[in-house]
Amino acid sequence: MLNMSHEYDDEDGPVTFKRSSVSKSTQLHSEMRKSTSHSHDGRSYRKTSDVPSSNGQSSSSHNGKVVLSAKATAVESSVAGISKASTPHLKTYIKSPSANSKFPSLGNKKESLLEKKIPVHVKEENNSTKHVKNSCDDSEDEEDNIPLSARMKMNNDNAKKATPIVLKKSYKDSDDDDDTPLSAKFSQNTNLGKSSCNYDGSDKKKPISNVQKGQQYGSNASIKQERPSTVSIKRPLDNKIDSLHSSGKKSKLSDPTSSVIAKQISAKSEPKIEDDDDDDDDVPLSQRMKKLPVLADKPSSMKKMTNVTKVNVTKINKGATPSFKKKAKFKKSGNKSEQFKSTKALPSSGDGQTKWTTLVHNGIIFPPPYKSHGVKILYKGKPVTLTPEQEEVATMFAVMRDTDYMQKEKFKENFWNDWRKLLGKNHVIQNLKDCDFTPIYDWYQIEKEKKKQMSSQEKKALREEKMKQEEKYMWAIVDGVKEKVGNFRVEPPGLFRGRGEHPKMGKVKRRIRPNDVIINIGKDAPIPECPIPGESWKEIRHDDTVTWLAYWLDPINPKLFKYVFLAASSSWKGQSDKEKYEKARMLKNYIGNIRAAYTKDFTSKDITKQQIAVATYFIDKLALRAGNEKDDEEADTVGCCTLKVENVTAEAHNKLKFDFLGKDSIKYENTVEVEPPVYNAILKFQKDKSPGDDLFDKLDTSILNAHLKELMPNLTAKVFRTFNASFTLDDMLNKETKDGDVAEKVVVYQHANKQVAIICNHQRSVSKSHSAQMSKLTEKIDELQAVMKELKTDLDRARKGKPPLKSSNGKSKHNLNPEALEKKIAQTNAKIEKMERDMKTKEDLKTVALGTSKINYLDPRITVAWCKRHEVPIEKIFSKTLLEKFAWAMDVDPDFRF
DNA sequence: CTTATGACTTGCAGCAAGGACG
DNA sequence: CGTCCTTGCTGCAAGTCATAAG
Repeated sequence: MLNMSHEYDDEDGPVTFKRSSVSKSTQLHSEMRKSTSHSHDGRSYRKTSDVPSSNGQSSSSHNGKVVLSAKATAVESSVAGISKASTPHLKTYIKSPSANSKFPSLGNKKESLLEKKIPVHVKEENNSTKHVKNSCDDSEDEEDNIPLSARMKMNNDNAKKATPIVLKKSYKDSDDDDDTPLSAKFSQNTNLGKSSCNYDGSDKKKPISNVQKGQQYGSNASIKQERPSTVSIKRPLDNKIDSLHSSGKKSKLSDPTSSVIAKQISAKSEPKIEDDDDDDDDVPLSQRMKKLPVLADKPSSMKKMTNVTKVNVTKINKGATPSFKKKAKFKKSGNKSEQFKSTKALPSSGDGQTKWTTLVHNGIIFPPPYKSHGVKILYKGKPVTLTPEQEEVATMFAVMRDTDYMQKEKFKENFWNDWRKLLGKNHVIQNLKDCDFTPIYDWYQIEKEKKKQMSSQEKKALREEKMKQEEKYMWAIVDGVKEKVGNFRVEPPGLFRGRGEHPKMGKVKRRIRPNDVIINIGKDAPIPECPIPGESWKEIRHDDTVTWLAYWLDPINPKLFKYVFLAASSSWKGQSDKEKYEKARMLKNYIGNIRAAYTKDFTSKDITKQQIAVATYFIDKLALRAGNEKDDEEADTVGCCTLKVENVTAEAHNKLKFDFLGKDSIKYENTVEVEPPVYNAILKFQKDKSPGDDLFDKLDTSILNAHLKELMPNLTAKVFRTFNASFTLDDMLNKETKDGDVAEKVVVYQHANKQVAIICNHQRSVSKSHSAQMSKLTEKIDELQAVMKELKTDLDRARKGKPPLKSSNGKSKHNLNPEALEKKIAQTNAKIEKMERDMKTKEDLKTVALGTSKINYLDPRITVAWCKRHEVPIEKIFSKTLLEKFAWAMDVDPDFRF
C-alpha cells in the first residue's frame, strides 16, 4: 500500500508540488524556543514525496460524473430513505439528541428503534422515493445541465403530508441508543433522500415532545417543561439550504415554502412515524422502493421528500462481503418530506436572516470555586504564605512545570507581571527567579496519582455525579427540537497557552463570572437561573439572527468573544456544513474558468490583478489559507495574502520554496515548481522589497475574496481548501479502491485521507514515546524472525523424518508434521509482514494528523457513498461523534460523487 | 475606504477511556 | 488482569469572512 502514491498524479497541473514538511513537533518546539535562544531548529523535514500538489485536478475532468444515477442501488436507497427522515416530523421524534446517533450503519443493528417501539407513528405518506434520489442535489450546478426530468427528486407533495406525530418515543431510546452500537442506530434524521438535496434542515430535528423530554432526559426538567407545545417547527434554516445554489441558479421550486410554509407544516403536520417500519426491514428493497412515489418530475420541485418509513435494508447484494454488507437496517424514517424547503434561494445563510423562532436552554455551568490547598512555595528557600488568590495563580504556574512553556521567557515574564499584581509591590516575593514552586508541583503530582488510583467504581460514581449536574445544560430546544449544546462549561481560569510565539502567553486568564456572560434565549423561554447564588447574568438577549446561546469577552483579548454554540451534531451546524460542501462542489464547475482566468492574469499589467492571480493560484494549488491581517497582540503567522518576501524563495528551474508559519504556528515548508509566469511574477513582487515586506502589497483578504465572488457566487478563499480536499479524496478513492477485504479498503481510505492531510498541512507532534515504540516493534520483528528461522529448520528436519532441535531456551518441542510446520511458518510470516506494515504506517503518519481533514474538509457524503459501494461499514471510518455530526450525509446515494 | 466588530469554522494538544498485548 | 498504547473527545486557541461603523 505504501506506494500508492504514485498513483495520484496530477492530471493537469502544471505544477508539481511536493512538499517537505517539517514535522510538527519539531517545529513547535523549535520555533518556540527561538525566543529562548536555543538553537531551535531541529526540524526534521519530512518529505512528502509523493504528495501531489494539491490539486491536480484538471478542471474539466471531473465533471463528468454526474451524480444522478437514478438508480441507486436498492440498498442504498433504502438506506437513505431511512435515515433521513427528512421530515421534520420524523425528526422530531427521532431526534432526540441521541437519536442522532443512530445512523444506519450499515450493519447491524437495526433494532434499536424498532425494538423500542416507538410510540410514534409516522406516516409516510408517500413513498418515498428513494429512487429518485439523486436528483436531489440541487445544488449542483450540474444539475442544471441535467434534464429536468431527470432531476426530480421527490416531490414536495409527499412531503407535506405528514401527520402529526405522536411522539412518544420513548425517550429512552435515545438514551439507550447510545449504548447500542452505532450501527444499530440510524440516523433518523437524515434526510432522505437523496443525496444532497434534502438537507433541509429539517431533517434532523424532530421536534421534541414534551413527553419525550421527560422521559429521556428527565432531569432537565426545566427544559422539558418549557415548551409544552409540541409543535415542531422547522427552522428557517432549512430553507436556506438551497440557497447556495441559488445564487446561481435556480430556485427551483415552486415551492412555496419558505419558512413560512415550513412552519406551518410543522405545525400542522407532524408526521407520524410508522411503527411498522420494522417490519419492513424484511422487505426487499425493491419492493419498498416501489412504494415510494416517484415523483419525478418536477424539476423544480426539488427534492425532498421521501420518506420512507422504514427502511430497512437490506441485504445487499453482494454477497458476501463481509462487512458492509448490508444488512443494515435502517430505521425508518419517516420522513416525509416536508421539507421542502424552499428551495429557494435565500441568500445563503448567514445573512442576517432569522435563525430560530423559539430557543430554550438552561444557560451554562461554571467551574467550582477555587479550593485552597495551603501548600507553600519557597522564596529564597523559605516558605511563603499566600492568600488563596495568590496561591491559585501560583498553582497554575507550578503545574505547568513540565511543559515547554517553562522554557519561554515571554511566558514567565507575562506570568510574573500578572501574578505580581496579585502579590502587590511590597510583597516579600520580589522576583520569579527566587521562587521555588516544587512543593505545589509535588502536591499536584500526588493529587493526580490519587485520582488515578481510584477504583473504577469510584471514578464511575464521580462521572455520574458530574453528569447529573451537567445534564440540564447539555441540551437546548430550538424550534421545538432538542439539540445538544457544544461547550456549556465556562472555561476555568488558568494561564493563557498561546501557540507559537504568542505575545500574551503566560498571562492569567481570569475566572469568568455570571456577570461577564450574555445569554441569548427565546423571548418566551424562561431565563436560565444563574448557577452561582447571589450573582446574575450580565445581559439577556433575544437575538434570533444568531446561533449562540451565550458569550463572554475573552479575558486575554477583550476584543474577542467566547461563544457557546450548539454541538457539531446539531442541525444548525449540520446545515451549514452541508452548505459548505455544496459550495465546494459548485466550485468544481467553475474551477476550469477560474484557472483559465488567473492564468491569463499572471502577466497582467495591472499589478493588483497580477497579484490576485498569483495569490489565487497559490490558494488553489497549494491549499494556502487566505491570510488575514493580524495585530501585534497575536503570534506572527501568515497566510497567502500576508506572505512576506522572505517566505518565498525563488530557486532554480522555476521552483519556489515556501517557508512560513501558518495557523497555529505550524510550519509550512514546500518547494514547488510553478509555471514560468508565476515564477517571474514573484521575482517582480519581491523586487526592491525587504525580507519582511508583504509579498502581495496590493492585496488583502477582502480584495481577494471580492474578486473571487465575481467568479462564482459566494466564493471565498477557504472554499478552495474544501474543494481540494474533498476532490482529492473522491478521486483517490475512485482510482485506488480495488477488490479486497474491508481492511484493505480501509487502508486505501486512510491513504487518501493522508494525502489530503498533507495537502492541507495538517500536522501533529510526534509522541514522546514514538522512537521507543518503534524500537520495540523492531525488536519484536527480530524475535519473530528468529522463530521463523527455527521453524524452517524444523521443517527441513521433519521432512527428513528427524525430530526438531531443541528450542533456544533448551526446551524440547513437539514433533510436528511438515504440514503443521508449514502452516505455522505461514502464520508467522503473515504476522511479520503485518508488523512491518504497521510499523511503516506508523512512521509514516507520525507527523500527519488525519483527523482535522476528516472533520472539516472531507465531504462525508463521499465517504458514506464509498462505504456503501464497497461494503465497508461506515463505523470503520467514522467514530460515533462523527457519525452524529454527519447524520445529514448518511442517506446519500451510493453513486454520489463529489 | 479602512477599521472594528461579530459570528462562526478550523486545528492542535492533552487527557481519559478503551483495546491490544503479555 | 495490569500495562502499554492508541484513539476519540474535549478544550480552547486561532483562523476566516461578513458587515457595521467611522
